[in-house]
Amino acid sequence: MRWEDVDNQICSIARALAIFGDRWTLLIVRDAFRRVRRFSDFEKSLGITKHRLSDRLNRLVEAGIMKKSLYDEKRERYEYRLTQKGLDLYPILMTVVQWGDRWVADEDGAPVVFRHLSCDHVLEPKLVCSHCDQEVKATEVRPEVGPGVLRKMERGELESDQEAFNKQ
Amino acid sequence: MRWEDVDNQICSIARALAIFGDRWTLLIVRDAFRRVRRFSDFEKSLGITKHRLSDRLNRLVEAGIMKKSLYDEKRERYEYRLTQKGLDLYPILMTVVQWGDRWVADEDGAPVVFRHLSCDHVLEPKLVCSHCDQEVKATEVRPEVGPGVLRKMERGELESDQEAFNKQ
DNA sequence: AGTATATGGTTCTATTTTGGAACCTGTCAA
DNA sequence: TTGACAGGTTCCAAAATAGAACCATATACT
Repeated sequence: MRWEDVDNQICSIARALAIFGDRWTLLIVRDAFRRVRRFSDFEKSLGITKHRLSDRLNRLVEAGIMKKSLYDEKRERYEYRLTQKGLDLYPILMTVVQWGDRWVADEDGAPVVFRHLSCDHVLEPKLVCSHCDQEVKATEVRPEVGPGVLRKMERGELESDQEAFNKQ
Repeated sequence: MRWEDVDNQICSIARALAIFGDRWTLLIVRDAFRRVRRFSDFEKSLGITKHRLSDRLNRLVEAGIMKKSLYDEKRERYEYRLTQKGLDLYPILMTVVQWGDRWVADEDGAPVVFRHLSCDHVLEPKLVCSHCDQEVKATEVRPEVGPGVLRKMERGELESDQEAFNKQ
Protein backbone atom coordinates (compact mmCIF):
# COMPACT_ATOMS: atom_id res chain seq x y z
CA MET A 1 0.00 0.00 0.00
CA ARG A 2 1.13 3.51 -0.70
CA TRP A 3 1.37 5.90 2.17
CA GLU A 4 -1.05 8.25 0.46
CA ASP A 5 -3.70 5.55 0.79
CA VAL A 6 -3.42 4.97 4.54
CA ASP A 7 -6.24 7.37 5.23
CA ASN A 8 -8.62 4.96 3.50
CA GLN A 9 -8.43 2.92 6.66
CA ILE A 10 -11.36 3.25 9.00
CA CYS A 11 -9.02 4.29 11.78
CA SER A 12 -8.61 7.66 13.40
CA ILE A 13 -4.92 7.10 13.97
CA ALA A 14 -4.26 6.26 10.34
CA ARG A 15 -6.29 9.21 9.11
CA ALA A 16 -4.58 11.56 11.52
CA LEU A 17 -1.12 10.30 10.66
CA ALA A 18 -1.89 10.67 6.97
CA ILE A 19 -1.97 14.40 7.71
CA PHE A 20 0.84 14.94 10.19
CA GLY A 21 2.62 11.59 10.45
CA ASP A 22 5.51 12.50 8.23
CA ARG A 23 8.78 14.34 8.47
CA TRP A 24 8.65 17.99 9.54
CA THR A 25 4.91 18.54 9.74
CA LEU A 26 4.55 18.22 13.50
CA LEU A 27 7.70 20.27 14.04
CA ILE A 28 6.12 23.07 12.05
CA VAL A 29 3.05 22.82 14.25
CA ARG A 30 5.29 22.89 17.33
CA ASP A 31 6.80 26.15 16.11
CA ALA A 32 3.38 27.58 15.40
CA PHE A 33 2.49 27.01 19.07
CA ARG A 34 5.60 29.05 19.90
CA ARG A 35 4.13 31.91 17.86
CA VAL A 36 6.29 31.38 14.82
CA ARG A 37 4.18 32.65 11.94
CA ARG A 38 6.25 33.74 8.99
CA PHE A 39 7.87 31.70 6.29
CA SER A 40 11.37 32.88 7.02
CA ASP A 41 10.98 32.34 10.75
CA PHE A 42 9.92 28.75 10.24
CA GLU A 43 12.85 28.36 7.91
CA LYS A 44 15.35 29.66 10.45
CA SER A 45 13.86 27.75 13.33
CA LEU A 46 13.67 24.41 11.56
CA GLY A 47 16.61 24.38 9.18
CA ILE A 48 14.26 22.93 6.59
CA THR A 49 14.69 23.80 2.92
CA LYS A 50 12.34 26.40 1.46
CA HIS A 51 11.08 23.80 -0.91
CA ARG A 52 9.94 21.43 1.81
CA LEU A 53 8.64 24.22 3.99
CA SER A 54 6.52 25.65 1.21
CA ASP A 55 5.07 22.24 0.50
CA ARG A 56 4.36 21.44 4.15
CA LEU A 57 2.75 24.79 4.89
CA ASN A 58 0.50 24.43 1.87
CA ARG A 59 -0.52 20.97 2.97
CA LEU A 60 -1.28 22.17 6.47
CA VAL A 61 -3.45 24.92 5.02
CA GLU A 62 -5.20 22.43 2.74
CA ALA A 63 -5.78 20.14 5.71
CA GLY A 64 -7.35 23.02 7.60
CA ILE A 65 -4.76 22.96 10.37
CA MET A 66 -3.32 26.34 9.51
CA LYS A 67 -4.73 29.33 7.72
CA LYS A 68 -3.02 32.13 5.87
CA SER A 69 -3.69 35.66 6.95
CA LEU A 70 -2.58 38.63 4.91
CA TYR A 71 -0.28 40.99 6.74
CA ASP A 72 1.16 42.95 3.80
CA GLU A 73 -1.22 43.69 0.96
CA LYS A 74 1.28 45.21 -1.40
CA ARG A 75 3.61 42.27 -1.39
CA GLU A 76 0.94 39.67 -0.75
CA ARG A 77 2.64 38.33 2.32
CA TYR A 78 0.87 35.92 4.60
CA GLU A 79 1.28 34.70 8.13
CA TYR A 80 0.51 31.10 8.92
CA ARG A 81 -1.62 30.61 12.01
CA LEU A 82 -3.20 27.61 13.65
CA THR A 83 -6.92 27.09 13.22
CA GLN A 84 -9.01 25.43 15.92
CA LYS A 85 -8.24 22.12 14.25
CA GLY A 86 -4.58 22.95 14.66
CA LEU A 87 -4.89 24.25 18.22
CA ASP A 88 -6.53 20.94 19.08
CA LEU A 89 -3.21 19.24 18.38
CA TYR A 90 -1.93 20.66 21.65
CA PRO A 91 -2.54 17.56 23.78
CA ILE A 92 -0.68 15.46 21.24
CA LEU A 93 2.35 17.71 21.39
CA MET A 94 2.26 17.82 25.17
CA THR A 95 2.20 14.03 25.43
CA VAL A 96 5.05 13.83 22.93
CA VAL A 97 7.05 16.29 25.03
CA GLN A 98 6.37 14.25 28.12
CA TRP A 99 7.50 11.03 26.47
CA GLY A 100 10.57 12.74 25.04
CA ASP A 101 11.51 14.24 28.40
CA ARG A 102 11.32 10.83 29.96
CA TRP A 103 12.93 8.70 27.29
CA VAL A 104 15.16 10.73 25.01
CA ALA A 105 16.34 13.74 27.02
CA ASP A 106 19.98 13.75 28.06
CA GLU A 107 21.07 13.60 31.70
CA ASP A 108 20.58 17.35 32.17
CA GLY A 109 16.82 16.85 32.09
CA ALA A 110 13.96 18.50 30.22
CA PRO A 111 15.05 21.29 27.85
CA VAL A 112 11.81 23.14 28.44
CA VAL A 113 9.35 23.08 31.30
CA PHE A 114 5.84 24.44 31.19
CA ARG A 115 4.46 26.71 33.87
CA HIS A 116 0.78 26.08 34.46
CA LEU A 117 -0.52 29.60 34.99
CA SER A 118 -3.70 28.36 36.66
CA CYS A 119 -1.83 26.92 39.65
CA ASP A 120 1.72 28.22 39.13
CA HIS A 121 3.26 24.74 39.25
CA VAL A 122 5.49 23.24 36.64
CA LEU A 123 3.11 21.23 34.53
CA GLU A 124 3.12 17.47 34.80
CA PRO A 125 0.34 16.53 32.47
CA LYS A 126 -1.53 13.27 32.81
CA LEU A 127 -4.26 11.69 30.78
CA VAL A 128 -7.38 10.93 32.80
CA CYS A 129 -10.84 9.59 32.17
CA SER A 130 -13.41 12.38 32.11
CA HIS A 131 -15.87 10.20 33.99
CA CYS A 132 -13.87 8.83 36.89
CA ASP A 133 -10.81 11.11 36.82
CA GLN A 134 -8.48 8.11 37.09
CA GLU A 135 -5.30 8.14 35.06
CA VAL A 136 -5.74 6.20 31.82
CA LYS A 137 -3.67 3.02 31.66
CA ALA A 138 -3.47 0.73 28.65
CA THR A 139 -4.38 -2.29 30.76
CA GLU A 140 -7.57 -0.64 32.02
CA VAL A 141 -8.92 0.13 28.58
CA ARG A 142 -10.62 -2.21 26.13
CA PRO A 143 -11.33 -1.18 22.54
CA GLU A 144 -14.84 -1.82 21.19
CA VAL A 145 -16.39 -1.43 17.80
CA GLY A 146 -17.67 2.16 17.59
CA PRO A 147 -20.46 3.86 15.66
CA GLY A 148 -18.17 4.64 12.73
CA VAL A 149 -17.96 0.91 12.09
CA LEU A 150 -21.35 -0.26 13.44
CA ARG A 151 -23.32 2.02 11.14
CA LYS A 152 -21.34 0.89 8.12
CA MET A 153 -22.06 -2.72 9.07
CA GLU A 154 -25.79 -1.95 9.40
CA ARG A 155 -25.73 -0.54 5.90
CA GLY A 156 -23.86 -3.66 4.75
CA GLU A 157 -20.76 -1.77 3.78
CA LEU A 158 -18.47 -4.05 5.74
CA GLU A 159 -18.51 -7.82 5.67
CA SER A 160 -17.75 -8.57 9.27
CA ASP A 161 -16.76 -6.83 12.41
CA GLN A 162 -13.55 -8.79 12.26
CA GLU A 163 -12.70 -7.16 9.01
CA ALA A 164 -13.75 -3.86 10.43
CA PHE A 165 -11.65 -4.37 13.48
CA ASN A 166 -8.67 -5.27 11.41
CA LYS A 167 -9.23 -2.08 9.54
CA GLN A 168 -9.72 -0.20 12.77
CA MET B 1 19.30 20.12 7.59
CA ARG B 2 18.78 16.45 7.01
CA TRP B 3 16.01 14.73 8.85
CA GLU B 4 18.47 12.34 10.45
CA ASP B 5 19.98 15.34 12.24
CA VAL B 6 16.80 16.69 13.82
CA ASP B 7 17.51 14.85 17.04
CA ASN B 8 20.52 17.09 17.57
CA GLN B 9 18.06 19.75 18.61
CA ILE B 10 17.71 20.27 22.32
CA CYS B 11 14.01 19.61 22.06
CA SER B 12 12.06 16.63 23.30
CA ILE B 13 9.61 16.87 20.44
CA ALA B 14 12.34 16.81 17.81
CA ARG B 15 14.12 13.92 19.49
CA ALA B 16 10.91 11.96 19.84
CA LEU B 17 9.86 12.59 16.27
CA ALA B 18 13.28 11.52 15.05
CA ILE B 19 12.28 8.07 16.32
CA PHE B 20 8.63 7.75 15.42
CA GLY B 21 7.79 10.83 13.34
CA ASP B 22 7.95 9.13 9.99
CA ARG B 23 5.73 6.99 7.82
CA TRP B 24 4.48 3.72 9.30
CA THR B 25 6.33 3.68 12.60
CA LEU B 26 3.46 4.86 14.78
CA LEU B 27 1.02 2.63 12.92
CA ILE B 28 3.20 -0.34 13.79
CA VAL B 29 3.11 0.74 17.42
CA ARG B 30 -0.66 1.09 17.18
CA ASP B 31 -0.87 -2.51 16.00
CA ALA B 32 1.43 -3.64 18.78
CA PHE B 33 -1.05 -2.21 21.30
CA ARG B 34 -3.68 -4.36 19.60
CA ARG B 35 -1.54 -7.39 20.38
CA VAL B 36 -0.16 -7.81 16.89
CA ARG B 37 3.22 -9.41 17.40
CA ARG B 38 4.37 -11.35 14.38
CA PHE B 39 5.96 -10.16 11.21
CA SER B 40 3.29 -11.52 8.92
CA ASP B 41 0.49 -10.14 11.08
CA PHE B 42 1.93 -6.65 10.91
CA GLU B 43 2.30 -7.13 7.21
CA LYS B 44 -1.33 -8.11 6.72
CA SER B 45 -2.66 -5.47 9.04
CA LEU B 46 -0.71 -2.60 7.56
CA GLY B 47 -0.37 -3.43 3.89
CA ILE B 48 3.24 -2.34 4.16
CA THR B 49 5.93 -4.05 2.10
CA LYS B 50 8.12 -6.60 3.83
CA HIS B 51 11.07 -4.47 3.04
CA ARG B 52 9.77 -1.43 4.92
CA LEU B 53 8.34 -3.51 7.74
CA SER B 54 11.62 -5.25 8.35
CA ASP B 55 13.42 -1.93 8.42
CA ARG B 56 10.90 -0.27 10.74
CA LEU B 57 10.76 -3.17 13.20
CA ASN B 58 14.55 -3.21 13.42
CA ARG B 59 14.62 0.50 14.07
CA LEU B 60 12.01 0.18 16.78
CA VAL B 61 14.06 -2.55 18.41
CA GLU B 62 17.21 -0.42 18.14
CA ALA B 63 15.36 2.52 19.66
CA GLY B 64 14.31 0.32 22.57
CA ILE B 65 10.61 0.69 21.86
CA MET B 66 10.12 -2.96 20.95
CA LYS B 67 12.02 -6.09 21.83
CA LYS B 68 12.26 -9.41 20.06
CA SER B 69 11.32 -12.52 21.94
CA LEU B 70 12.02 -15.99 20.61
CA TYR B 71 8.95 -18.14 20.21
CA ASP B 72 10.27 -20.87 17.91
CA GLU B 73 13.83 -21.98 18.53
CA LYS B 74 14.16 -24.27 15.57
CA ARG B 75 13.20 -21.70 13.01
CA GLU B 76 14.49 -18.71 14.97
CA ARG B 77 11.20 -16.91 14.91
CA TYR B 78 10.68 -13.83 17.01
CA GLU B 79 7.71 -11.89 18.25
CA TYR B 80 7.92 -8.15 18.53
CA ARG B 81 6.62 -6.74 21.79
CA LEU B 82 6.50 -3.30 23.30
CA THR B 83 8.97 -2.45 26.04
CA GLN B 84 8.11 -0.01 28.80
CA LYS B 85 9.45 2.75 26.57
CA GLY B 86 6.97 1.60 23.95
CA LEU B 87 4.08 1.16 26.35
CA ASP B 88 4.66 4.75 27.43
CA LEU B 89 3.61 5.86 23.96
CA TYR B 90 0.03 5.04 24.93
CA PRO B 91 -1.01 8.58 25.88
CA ILE B 92 0.29 9.85 22.55
CA LEU B 93 -1.77 7.32 20.62
CA MET B 94 -4.86 8.08 22.71
CA THR B 95 -4.60 11.81 22.06
CA VAL B 96 -4.08 11.12 18.37
CA VAL B 97 -7.22 8.95 18.36
CA GLN B 98 -9.14 11.68 20.09
CA TRP B 99 -8.02 14.30 17.60
CA GLY B 100 -8.75 11.97 14.70
CA ASP B 101 -12.22 11.13 16.00
CA ARG B 102 -13.01 14.80 16.24
CA TRP B 103 -11.46 16.11 13.04
CA VAL B 104 -11.05 13.40 10.46
CA ALA B 105 -13.71 10.76 11.18
CA ASP B 106 -16.58 10.55 8.74
CA GLU B 107 -20.17 11.37 9.72
CA ASP B 108 -20.73 7.89 11.18
CA GLY B 109 -18.50 8.78 14.10
CA ALA B 110 -15.58 7.13 15.86
CA PRO B 111 -14.55 3.77 14.33
CA VAL B 112 -13.46 2.49 17.72
CA VAL B 113 -14.45 3.47 21.23
CA PHE B 114 -12.58 2.54 24.37
CA ARG B 115 -14.27 1.09 27.40
CA HIS B 116 -12.65 2.26 30.60
CA LEU B 117 -12.78 -0.87 32.72
CA SER B 118 -12.25 1.05 35.95
CA CYS B 119 -15.57 2.89 35.66
CA ASP B 120 -17.27 1.10 32.75
CA HIS B 121 -17.82 4.31 30.79
CA VAL B 122 -16.73 4.93 27.25
CA LEU B 123 -13.44 6.70 27.67
CA GLU B 124 -13.21 10.40 26.98
CA PRO B 125 -9.64 11.13 27.84
CA LYS B 126 -8.50 14.59 28.85
CA LEU B 127 -5.14 16.00 29.69
CA VAL B 128 -4.98 17.54 33.15
CA CYS B 129 -2.38 19.12 35.40
CA SER B 130 -1.22 16.70 38.08
CA HIS B 131 -1.14 19.51 40.63
CA CYS B 132 -4.48 21.24 40.19
CA ASP B 133 -6.39 18.65 38.14
CA GLN B 134 -7.57 21.33 35.71
CA GLU B 135 -7.66 20.49 32.02
CA VAL B 136 -4.53 21.73 30.27
CA LYS B 137 -5.18 24.52 27.79
CA ALA B 138 -2.54 26.05 25.56
CA THR B 139 -3.41 29.55 26.75
CA GLU B 140 -2.87 28.61 30.39
CA VAL B 141 0.63 27.27 29.87
CA ARG B 142 3.86 29.20 29.48
CA PRO B 143 7.09 27.51 28.39
CA GLU B 144 10.21 28.25 30.44
CA VAL B 145 13.83 27.29 30.05
CA GLY B 146 14.27 23.94 31.78
CA PRO B 147 17.22 22.18 33.43
CA GLY B 148 18.26 20.53 30.18
CA VAL B 149 19.12 23.98 28.87
CA LEU B 150 20.02 25.81 32.12
CA ARG B 151 22.74 23.33 33.01
CA LYS B 152 24.26 23.53 29.57
CA MET B 153 24.31 27.32 29.90
CA GLU B 154 26.01 27.07 33.29
CA ARG B 155 28.70 24.95 31.70
CA GLY B 156 28.97 27.51 28.90
CA GLU B 157 27.84 25.10 26.24
CA LEU B 158 25.21 27.46 24.90
CA GLU B 159 25.77 31.11 24.09
CA SER B 160 22.47 32.55 25.21
CA ASP B 161 19.12 31.45 26.42
CA GLN B 162 17.71 32.97 23.28
CA GLU B 163 19.72 30.56 21.21
CA ALA B 164 18.72 27.80 23.54
CA PHE B 165 15.12 28.71 23.27
CA ASN B 166 15.29 28.81 19.54
CA LYS B 167 16.79 25.38 19.71
CA GLN B 168 14.20 24.28 22.22
C1' DA C 1 18.82 57.52 -9.25
C1' DG C 2 21.06 53.42 -8.36
C1' DT C 3 22.33 49.73 -5.37
C1' DA C 4 21.63 46.60 -1.61
C1' DT C 5 18.76 43.79 1.14
C1' DA C 6 14.71 41.16 3.00
C1' DT C 7 10.86 38.21 2.09
C1' DG C 8 8.69 34.47 0.12
C1' DG C 9 8.92 31.88 -2.88
C1' DT C 10 10.14 28.48 -7.62
C1' DT C 11 13.28 25.64 -10.40
C1' DC C 12 16.92 22.45 -11.04
C1' DT C 13 19.72 18.41 -9.98
C1' DA C 14 21.65 14.73 -7.11
C1' DT C 15 20.72 11.71 -3.40
C1' DT C 16 17.59 8.99 -0.31
C1' DT C 17 13.63 6.74 0.64
C1' DT C 18 9.88 4.12 -0.72
C1' DG C 19 6.88 0.60 -3.20
C1' DG C 20 6.47 -3.53 -5.65
C1' DA C 21 7.83 -7.67 -7.20
C1' DA C 22 10.79 -11.59 -7.28
C1' DC C 23 13.57 -14.62 -4.90
C1' DC C 24 15.56 -17.38 -0.89
C1' DT C 25 15.84 -20.55 3.14
C1' DG C 26 14.38 -23.65 6.64
C1' DT C 27 10.56 -26.18 8.54
C1' DC C 28 6.44 -28.61 8.62
C1' DA C 29 2.13 -31.05 6.95
C1' DA C 30 -0.12 -34.00 3.47
C1' DT D 1 7.86 -35.28 -2.59
C1' DT D 2 5.45 -31.65 -3.06
C1' DG D 3 3.72 -27.72 -1.54
C1' DA D 4 2.82 -24.14 1.70
C1' DC D 5 4.26 -20.86 5.23
C1' DA D 6 7.02 -17.55 7.93
C1' DG D 7 10.26 -14.29 7.73
C1' DG D 8 12.98 -12.39 5.53
C1' DT D 9 16.68 -10.20 1.39
C1' DT D 10 17.66 -8.41 -3.27
C1' DC D 11 16.70 -5.74 -7.16
C1' DC D 12 14.67 -2.02 -9.75
C1' DA D 13 11.61 1.93 -10.75
C1' DA D 14 9.21 5.75 -8.79
C1' DA D 15 8.64 9.29 -5.42
C1' DA D 16 10.32 12.37 -1.86
C1' DT D 17 14.01 15.11 -0.06
C1' DA D 18 18.23 18.28 0.40
C1' DG D 19 20.83 21.78 -1.32
C1' DA D 20 21.83 25.27 -4.22
C1' DA D 21 20.69 28.68 -7.53
C1' DC D 22 17.52 31.78 -9.21
C1' DC D 23 13.58 35.20 -9.27
C1' DA D 24 10.18 39.05 -8.24
C1' DT D 25 8.72 42.70 -5.42
C1' DA D 26 9.26 46.24 -2.14
C1' DT D 27 11.63 48.84 0.88
C1' DA D 28 16.15 51.00 2.86
C1' DC D 29 20.45 53.10 2.16
C1' DT D 30 23.97 56.16 -0.32
